Amino acid sequence: MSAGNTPDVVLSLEIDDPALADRLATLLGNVAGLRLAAPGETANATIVARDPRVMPEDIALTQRELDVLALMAEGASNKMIARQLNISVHTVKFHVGSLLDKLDATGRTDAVAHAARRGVIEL
Amino acid sequence: MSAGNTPDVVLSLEIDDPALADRLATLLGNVAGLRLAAPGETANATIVARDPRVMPEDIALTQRELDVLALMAEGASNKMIARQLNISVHTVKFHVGSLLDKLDATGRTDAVAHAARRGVIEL
DNA sequence: TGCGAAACTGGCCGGGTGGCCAGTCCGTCC
DNA sequence: GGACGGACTGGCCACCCGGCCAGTTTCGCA
Repeated sequence: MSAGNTPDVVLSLEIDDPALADRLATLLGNVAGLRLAAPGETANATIVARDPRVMPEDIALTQRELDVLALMAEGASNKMIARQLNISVHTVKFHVGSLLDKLDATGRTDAVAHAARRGVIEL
Repeated sequence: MSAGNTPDVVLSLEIDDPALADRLATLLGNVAGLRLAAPGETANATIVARDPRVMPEDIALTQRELDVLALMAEGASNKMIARQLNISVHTVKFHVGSLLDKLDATGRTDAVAHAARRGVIEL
């Protein structure tokens, strides 16, 4: 480490692509004032790169479906969502059904997880 | 391999702490084969750092609770979790109950969302 | 050796969830 | 005008979920 005052900035790598990860490790290994995290060490920052093949198309959701999805992510039940949006529970179920379909999910929990993964919603 | 070879690795910064962001920008600006992303440019990788003030306390979850939580985040039902872990549905409910309790959630969807927010699990 | 924590299991039950059927409005595009 | 998709609503029903009660074993720690 450097003998001066400020300690090195510690970076960790979370890269899907092995080639890119390798290149970055090599490039960053020679930078003074900067260090890659040792296994188990907590880093100051993390370098991330999601696999581009994972999110080619963004899902086309209607405004209403986005409304329902947002409330689902808050843990709201169909009844609560219905009250919030001033619609019937049946309509909520209808939208939830399309959501499960479009997001290829098996249930509301899976739907929220998928949506968060694809960046459709922020948690 | 120099003139018409591999282009620079493009990095973008998403750092809460201005001081750290500044330091990193300075350090990385002088590295050959590496470049910071221009505004709007798509980067090969992103350097992220969450604000440490955001997550002060980590929740104490048992190993079994983490097992159940991970499968919940995959959208698995209690029955599926039970099969995966070779335990009864009753035991799964038991762990889910503690999870809802510890994560201060109203249901499994809420629990997964809370856990993801607090960094307990990755989606 | 006793005591608590963790993991595990059972029964019971009210309410929630999701899938199926059906239908009505309203706006757009051909 | 006719077709179409989006939003909305209803009934019905099997299944799931979460909360309540109860119990067991196994482990480590005082």
